[in-house]
Amino acid sequence: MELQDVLRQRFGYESFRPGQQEVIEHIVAGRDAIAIFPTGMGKSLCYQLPAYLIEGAVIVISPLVALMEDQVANLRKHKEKRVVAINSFLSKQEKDLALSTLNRFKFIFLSPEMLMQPNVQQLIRQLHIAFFVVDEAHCISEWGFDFRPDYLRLKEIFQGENRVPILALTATANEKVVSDITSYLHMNDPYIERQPIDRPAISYRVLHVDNEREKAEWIIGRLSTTIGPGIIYVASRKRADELAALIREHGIRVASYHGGKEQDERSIIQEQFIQGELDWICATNAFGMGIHKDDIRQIIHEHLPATPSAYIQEVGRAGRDGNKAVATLLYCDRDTQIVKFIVYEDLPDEQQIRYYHSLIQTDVAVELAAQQCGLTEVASRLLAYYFGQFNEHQVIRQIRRIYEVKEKQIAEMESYVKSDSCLRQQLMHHFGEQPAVTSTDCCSHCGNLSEDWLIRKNSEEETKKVLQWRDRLQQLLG
DNA sequence: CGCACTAGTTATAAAACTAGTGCGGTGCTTTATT
Repeated sequence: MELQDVLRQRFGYESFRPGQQEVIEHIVAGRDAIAIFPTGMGKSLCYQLPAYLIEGAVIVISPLVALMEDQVANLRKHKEKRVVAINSFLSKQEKDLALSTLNRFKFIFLSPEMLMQPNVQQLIRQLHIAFFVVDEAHCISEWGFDFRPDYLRLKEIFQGENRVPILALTATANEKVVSDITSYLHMNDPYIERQPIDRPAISYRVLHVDNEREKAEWIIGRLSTTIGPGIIYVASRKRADELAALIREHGIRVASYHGGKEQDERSIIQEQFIQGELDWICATNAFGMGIHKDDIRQIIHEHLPATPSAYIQEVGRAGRDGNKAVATLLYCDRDTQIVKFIVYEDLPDEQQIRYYHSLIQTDVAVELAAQQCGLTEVASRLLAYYFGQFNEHQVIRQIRRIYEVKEKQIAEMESYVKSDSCLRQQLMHHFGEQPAVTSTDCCSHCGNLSEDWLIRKNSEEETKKVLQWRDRLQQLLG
C-alpha cells in the first residue's frame, strides 16, 4: 500500500503508531480531522506523511517561533528542503524573498498573527494548497479568547466552497476544547482521533503546607535526596530565578526559565536540560511546549496551575519513556488568591470597558484610551479585537463569559487540591476519560506511594547537608 | 488579595511597631532611532 511505502522510504518506520493511519487516511480523503495524541506519540507524522500523497503546499500554523524552527529542522533531517518558516526571525529582505517565492515550498510554517496580516493572507490564498494544519490546536481555546485573539480569526482563511481539509493537532483536549476547535476553524464534521491521555506511570500527589518557606524547604530536601531530571513550576519569573539560585547553593544543577529571558538563553537552557547537563529546571508556565525529553522523573508545582488542562500538560511532560514518574503539587491557602490575581488582571471590568468605549468614540487614540482606563497591554489588545466586531453590550458579555470560564477552571483546581478522592480520577474526569488501571502507586489519596525508587544513592550525605541548611534558615529567619 | 519588604516613627535608647508600597504568566509582531 502506498501509505506504507512512504512511511518506510521517507520516514524509515515499519509500522504506524495507534491512530496515525486513521488520521492520515481521512486527510488524504479530504476530510477535516482532529488528532488528540499524547506528546511524543507521533503527531507530526500525521501531517508530514500525507503531504507526500497530496499535491500542493502544507500550511502549518504554529504558536511558537521556536517550535517552527524545530519542525523545520526536523523536516530538513528527513531530506526535505522545500521548507520555510515565516516569522520575525527573518529580516525584512529574507521575509520578502520567502513571500515572493512561496510556491516553491512544500511546507510553510506561520504564526496566526503572521497569517492574519492582509498581504500574507492574500499570498496564501493564491497558492495551491494541499491542506492546513493547526499545530497545538488547544491554543485556540486556551489563548484565543484572552491572549492571542488572532487564534479566533483563523477561520477567515478557511472559507469558501471547496476548501482543502484542516488537520488540528493537540495533546490535550476535552469536550470544550474540541468544540472550540471545531467552531473556530469552521470545521465540517471532523474525524476525531483520540488516544488516551492517562499515563499509568505517573503518580499524583498533593501536599499541603503552611507557607512559602515550607515549600522551599520541602523542595530543597526533595532535590537533595531524590533523583531527577525534573521540572519545578512556579508562579512568577522572579520566583523562578530566586528558587533556582537557592537550589544551586546545594550543588544541584539547575537553571531558571521564563518568558523574561532572551530567546537564545532559553534555547540554550532547554538544550542543556534535554542533553542532561542540567537536572532541574525552575520555570514559569513558559517552559514545556516542544520539549522532547523522555526521562523526566519528577514534576513539582510550587503554585496552583490556573486550569486542569495546564496541569495535565505540565505533568504529562514526565515519564514519556514509560518508566515511573511523580507529580507533586504543593499547596497553601494563599495560592488560590495569587492565581486569581494573575488570571483576572488582564480582564477588563465592566466600568473599564464602558470608559474605553466612550473614549475611542471621541477619536482618542486607542493606546491613549487604554492607558486612561488602566488596561494592561493584553487587555487593550483584547478590547480592540472585541470592539472590532461587537457592540458595547456584547463586548461586556463576552468578557464576562471569559471571566466565568476562568473562574470555573480555578475552582476545579481548588477542588482538586482540597478533595480526598482519587487524584488521577479527578484529572481524567476533566477529559471525559476513565483511568485505565488503578495501580498501587496511583496517587496520594489512593494509598501510600512507594517512592523508594526515587531515592538517590548518595543521599545520606545529602541529608546531612539539608539538615545544615535548615539550621541556617532558622538562624536567618529567627 | 495578601504577603514581603522598606521607611519612618517612637523618644533615655533600642527594638518594636506602623504605614506605605510593590508584586504577580503565557507570545506574536515591529523596522526607526539611540
